[in-house]
Amino acid sequence: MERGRPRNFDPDIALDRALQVFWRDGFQGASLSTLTEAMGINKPSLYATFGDKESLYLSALKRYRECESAHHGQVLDTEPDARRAVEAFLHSCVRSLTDPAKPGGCFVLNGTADCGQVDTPAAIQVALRQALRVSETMIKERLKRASEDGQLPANTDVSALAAYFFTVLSGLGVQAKSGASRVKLFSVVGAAMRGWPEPER
Amino acid sequence: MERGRPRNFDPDIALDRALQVFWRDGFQGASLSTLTEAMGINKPSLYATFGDKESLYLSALKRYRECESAHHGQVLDTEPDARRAVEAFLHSCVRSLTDPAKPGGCFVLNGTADCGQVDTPAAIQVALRQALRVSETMIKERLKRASEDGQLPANTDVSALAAYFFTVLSGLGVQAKSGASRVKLFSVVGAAMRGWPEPER
DNA sequence: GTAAGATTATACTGATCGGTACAATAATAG
DNA sequence: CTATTATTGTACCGATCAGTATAATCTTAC
Repeated sequence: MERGRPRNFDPDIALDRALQVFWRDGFQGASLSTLTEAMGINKPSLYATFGDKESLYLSALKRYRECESAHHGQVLDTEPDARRAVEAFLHSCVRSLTDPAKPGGCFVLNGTADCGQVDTPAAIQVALRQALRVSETMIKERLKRASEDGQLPANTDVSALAAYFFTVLSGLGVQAKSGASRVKLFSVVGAAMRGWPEPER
Repeated sequence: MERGRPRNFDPDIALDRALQVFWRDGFQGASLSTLTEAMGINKPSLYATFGDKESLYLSALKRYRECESAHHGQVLDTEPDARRAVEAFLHSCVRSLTDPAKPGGCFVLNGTADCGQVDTPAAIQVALRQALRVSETMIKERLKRASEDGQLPANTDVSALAAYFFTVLSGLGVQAKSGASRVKLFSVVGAAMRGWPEPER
């Protein structure tokens, strides 16, 4: 066992609680008192374990990407048929976006809208944009693979197509945040999939 | 002329300045000192003319809808061909969303993402949701007209189609806020229009 | 046992928040 | 001119913000 008084909380659980708060309230909107209450710890414990508010947010973002984003990415990569993969990916995202057990919407997208705000630290803005870029790239890589597999017309612009699906995904996040139902968003995914390039006819 | 000392600022201009600040910083992120500095007035003048921060925000939202939203709506309603109308509408929105002279993104969408935050007054959340709903309804009404004009396949679900285009629009707003270029968003609009229902073939 | 090390809880810091009291100022009304 | 009315600038209010100093507490090392 370690020297000194042992901490009487689990840092992983505390970080998950902090993630929930940031997800719901944003960086600016989440106050230290709200955070410490949700995490069940005091401010000195928070600062000793996670650093300041900015680095706690960055840790929460990392956790979000490892848990939420990674799961959807797996769906995207596993399904062999690219069209079905993208559709399943969007469905997976919609399920998460509208999960009543979660704060609503997407942590990264919610944060991005918050981002222009005066006092948001530059490191957070950079991390959020990078997270968006990574997600879009994930879709693009999947489409590129589909193109190499002959699952897309030869002249398909995979970057543009990825940008399209990622924009739809962003819109789904906003709609979810504003209270749209899961059924409605599923229907939107169905409409969006009609943007999938048809073979020459 | 009126009794008493005349005010030495134009309320309309001051409101426009406040709109810019709220658009950029959100309700929570816009501080009274930032607002008064941008508006060129003092706090007592602000409170005497516009009421408190909440009612100032609601006035700014109203102004936004009258200026920005109304313009795009006109584009949507004017063009007789429904498909071209929707495309022109989205292009008009993209031009606004990526206008370097504007704060970036959409006032309403930026605000919506901010909205779950703890201290956002209920009246603001209601007004933002209503603004979203009105925009979606605007699209739906246009599609309904198109359906009655025989410009859409008979079995088209105009509500679902409107939800789709509105979701795309929401996504465009997020992408613009995160710095996507106008060219890229135009390309996304092109891809999104492929979701327009084709006649039976 | 006692000393050392790490975490705890509490109380505090200076700054900023939204909002307001108050007195000086600038106009009209008589 | 004086009185009235409304806006102005300044200084202030209590509350809350992010972050920290301090001391009590709990553990291991010896």
